[in-house]
Amino acid sequence: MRIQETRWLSAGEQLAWRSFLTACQTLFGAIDAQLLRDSDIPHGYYEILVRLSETPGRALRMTQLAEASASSKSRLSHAVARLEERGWVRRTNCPTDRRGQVAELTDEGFAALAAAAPGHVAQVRRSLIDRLTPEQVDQLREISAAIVEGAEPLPPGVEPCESEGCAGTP
Amino acid sequence: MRIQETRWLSAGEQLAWRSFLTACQTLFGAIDAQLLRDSDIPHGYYEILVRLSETPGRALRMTQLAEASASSKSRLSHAVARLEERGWVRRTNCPTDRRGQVAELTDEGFAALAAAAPGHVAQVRRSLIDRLTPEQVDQLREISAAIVEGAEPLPPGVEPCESEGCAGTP
DNA sequence: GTTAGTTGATTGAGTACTCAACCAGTACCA
DNA sequence: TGGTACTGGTTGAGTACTCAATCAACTAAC
Repeated sequence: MRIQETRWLSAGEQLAWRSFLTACQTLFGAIDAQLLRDSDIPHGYYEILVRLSETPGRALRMTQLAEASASSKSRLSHAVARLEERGWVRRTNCPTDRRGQVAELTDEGFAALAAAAPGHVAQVRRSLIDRLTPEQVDQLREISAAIVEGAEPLPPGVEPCESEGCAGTP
Repeated sequence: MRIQETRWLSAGEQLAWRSFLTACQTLFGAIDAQLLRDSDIPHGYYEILVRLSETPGRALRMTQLAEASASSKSRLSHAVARLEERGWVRRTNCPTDRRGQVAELTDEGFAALAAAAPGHVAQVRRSLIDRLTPEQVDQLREISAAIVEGAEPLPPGVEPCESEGCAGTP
């Protein structure tokens, strides 16, 4: 892997990469800060709550939840423990597999999510969506899809990332 | 700020936002993992080393370094302390301002950076650049610039983010 | 020159994440 | 039936980050 010569980045590529890096730091810094300041929810936790809220029954097996929220098992386990302390999630034994655990969003958790959502969405608009043209939003979606799955050109009928669902809209 | 109705994201906007989120997690996860696995350097530390390596004299005041690497003062202070333990950075008193500290990249630090750079660049290609068309790389640069500075359409002669410089190429 | 305010940087406590090690239960197969 | 391997999930140690508090030194005003 180190045998061949390194293909360094061109000036343009490097500029793109660095700008992207800075943009992500700026963006996620702002997103995280808003959620933490206004709702005392780290962004990672918010993601977990959203995934649960979108599931029929508002409950998911730990492993599925980990996948859905792009999280390691370990991380999810820690996170759900914290969310349980807050009373936002409840863990119960899985009826079909005695190893399994089911994480379920409580009413308090749903309420917390519903309360946090407007501010969060506003921040996503401020920091990202409203700064881009509609064309750029499309471009960003395609670029993201390419990054995630290795260059799929986004065929019309296939969802590239995940389901839709209205992110905690009450 | 909560007076007006929430402008929820449209389906397309939401898809873009979520895909972007997933893409960033995937991307930075891979970048970080490679650097840590092959060179035992967290990406944040790598950034610091790169900034220093690009500065004439390979030294910067702490505050400037914090700005350049998009880091808080506190974070930088902790990070430089760790880097100093590894012998990669040296802290000296600033001659003109006795409050100040100057962080200087040591030869060992430069060597570590030079050793890590090829693998890192290869990973950036694998995970990002080579998955995009040249047009998409340009689009990504413009989108990033818009995120960072509120919608600058990137006039030809102006660098939107930072200097060029060849990221630790020996 | 002494006070007030600001800036440069560090420190410590608290939180979230990672990795590796670890059980407990399930599945496969002899 | 009794291994062996795998899966689901948790735990604990270690690391990196955040925030708030702190200290030291510079600047400006009177």
